[in-house]
Amino acid sequence: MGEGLSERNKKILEAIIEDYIVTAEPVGSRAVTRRHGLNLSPATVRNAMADLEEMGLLTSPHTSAGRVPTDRAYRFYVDSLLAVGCIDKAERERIRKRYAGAGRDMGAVLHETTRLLSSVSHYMGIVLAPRFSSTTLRHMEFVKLGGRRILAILVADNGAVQNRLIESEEEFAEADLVRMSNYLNELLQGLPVAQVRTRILEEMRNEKVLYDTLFSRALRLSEQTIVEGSAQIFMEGQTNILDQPEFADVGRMKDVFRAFEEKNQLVNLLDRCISAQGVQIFIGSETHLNHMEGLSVITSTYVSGKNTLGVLGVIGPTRMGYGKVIPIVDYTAKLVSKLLEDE
Amino acid sequence: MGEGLSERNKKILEAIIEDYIVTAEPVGSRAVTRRHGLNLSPATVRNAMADLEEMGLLTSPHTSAGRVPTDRAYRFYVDSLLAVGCIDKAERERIRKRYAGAGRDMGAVLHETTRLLSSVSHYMGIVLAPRFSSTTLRHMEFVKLGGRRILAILVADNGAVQNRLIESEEEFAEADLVRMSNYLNELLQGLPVAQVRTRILEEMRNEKVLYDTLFSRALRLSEQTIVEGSAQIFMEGQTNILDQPEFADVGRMKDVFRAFEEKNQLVNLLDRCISAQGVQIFIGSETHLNHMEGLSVITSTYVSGKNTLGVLGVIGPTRMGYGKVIPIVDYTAKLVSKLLEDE
DNA sequence: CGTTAGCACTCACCAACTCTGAGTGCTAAT
DNA sequence: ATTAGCACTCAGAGTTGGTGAGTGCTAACG
Repeated sequence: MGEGLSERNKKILEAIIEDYIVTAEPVGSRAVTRRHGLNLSPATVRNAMADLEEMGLLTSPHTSAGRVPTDRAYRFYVDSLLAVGCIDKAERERIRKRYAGAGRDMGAVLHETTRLLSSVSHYMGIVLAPRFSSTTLRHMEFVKLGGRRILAILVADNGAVQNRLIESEEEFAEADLVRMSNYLNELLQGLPVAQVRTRILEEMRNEKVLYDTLFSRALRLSEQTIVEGSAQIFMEGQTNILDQPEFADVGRMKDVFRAFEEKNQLVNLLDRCISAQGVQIFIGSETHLNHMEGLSVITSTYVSGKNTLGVLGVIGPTRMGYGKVIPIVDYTAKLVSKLLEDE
Repeated sequence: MGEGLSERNKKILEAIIEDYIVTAEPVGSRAVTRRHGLNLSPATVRNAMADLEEMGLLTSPHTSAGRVPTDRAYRFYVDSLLAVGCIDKAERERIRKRYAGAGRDMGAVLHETTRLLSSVSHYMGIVLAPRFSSTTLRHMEFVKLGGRRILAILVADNGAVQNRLIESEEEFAEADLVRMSNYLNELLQGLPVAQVRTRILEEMRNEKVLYDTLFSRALRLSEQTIVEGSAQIFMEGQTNILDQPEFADVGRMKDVFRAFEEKNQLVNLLDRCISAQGVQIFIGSETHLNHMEGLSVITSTYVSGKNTLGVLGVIGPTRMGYGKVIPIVDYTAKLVSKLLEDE
């Protein structure tokens, strides 16, 4: 796409996009000639703009307004035109400092990360916490709450904790629960959580277990414990988006509100990102999400060693300072990875 | 307040408020005579309205519009005029059914509760989860994550779990951690969390402990564990509020957005409710919160046995169907109390 | 042939204006 | 004490005209 563009037309498109990014207003032919070094007359630019419109890269909101970049234009811009800036040193320092009060647990780190992403990018920060199933199991424990209510606690290597309340059919003595915990820890510790369930089923066929009813009960209990919890998502800085001029109208604003209220949607999107490594960009309609017109998402995965833990990123208007935000997201992701890994 | 009101003026005020609640538009003298049974001419009503305005119970947005109730009017209405309806049976059934998939953990119950409050009231549901410190301690455990990183896990009687990552100065063997857990459980189990810290300090002065350095380490570790985590809040149905006509303008809408983004504020408000038993109502400015003009909050505490756990409620426009919402909040609170208690 | 100057045309936006209807406050009659 | 009547106010909707930014087209130019 966009191969049919002459060098000059590319320059013009770039100029228009960058102008629009800062002004948020349709840019006309004269503005292009004025603000940018290309020695062209407005008329020439107009011709070029007509071409670009034909190719689906520009639209005009009405006859006598300037042109506005389409989603496709942004895509082309991001892919071919944009020289992704390096994040400058002062900024980098500023980000690093935010994590100064180190040693806190993962939840706190991630929460701080959203705030950071939001305040540094001036858009909205978003973080998808690691799914429990993407970790390795460190510890498993049953705590008796009273009667037949048992609280099962799972701890992952990275410090993530998942707990689940189980209403068991029979009442267990506390000592039995301890024995069961020990047995299961022996069996399951160090296993990737994703494999725990199959390991349990495997063990259930073990003849030794069949004779010891406590063990088999333990296995049944543990099986109930391992269920995929709903993913946790953090977001911060929604008002940053409302302050963008393109949302200064009731209808658009409601849409944004709705988009953010439906967290499942966002989770889905971020979940899709988890498979690919590194920075990903979704421009406007590319998100395939409702109520997301005019919004773009920039994400990156954060990892621990080889396996990716989760996704973080920034949501902003399509008219976003990609050149600035991309390195921010990238750097933050790398920083978070390091933070969660070598602690 | 409002003692100076004649019986007739009360009726008129009531009519105006109830009219405004359904129409969301300033109500004029004729509307009052038409819709309500009082046999009065518009002129008479006008006189009465002038009186009510003088008393600070009504205002007119401009000369030739009808009157709108003030916060004080709503307050008077709620205190003296409103006959709080009983929640009807079908509704009650509908609510109960939402909890059908029982036996899930507290987080799930509370989350479902916000959704329920939102969808039944058609406003926004809000739930403040129990502070950990308002429970009694059931279990305490240290899990070694690797190196000097230790995950401390606290379990409360009601199934709430709090965990905290600790970077200890020295490395512990797993067996030692188990011994420490056992010792601390012996010491602290069954204590109200609020008293745990003092109990720890007490024990630190115990001569026996001084000799056993493992115990004293355990105490130091446990002391780091007991810190007040930030309160957790659930909310759902924000869009319900945006759909109210009084927020159909960019400025007001941004305000609402801001109000909801500053969760600390809301936590503060709900925290204030926790000391009083039962239903509480904050009308508009009574919340003493920023960006809350035009919004009211109805809350109730939910309890387990004698001690109150948390707060739940509904946020809606000041122009809210109090008569309907109050019993909903009340009933839901009682239901949640029962649900969390006798499981 | 690509580029440019010139020109007629379009159309959102703004401000001023008018008209209408709902609603008020006051006064005088009941 | 209540009400009918009346003059007055004012937001909101609709109308109008002017302005300016911007376009597309055509013809001239290097």
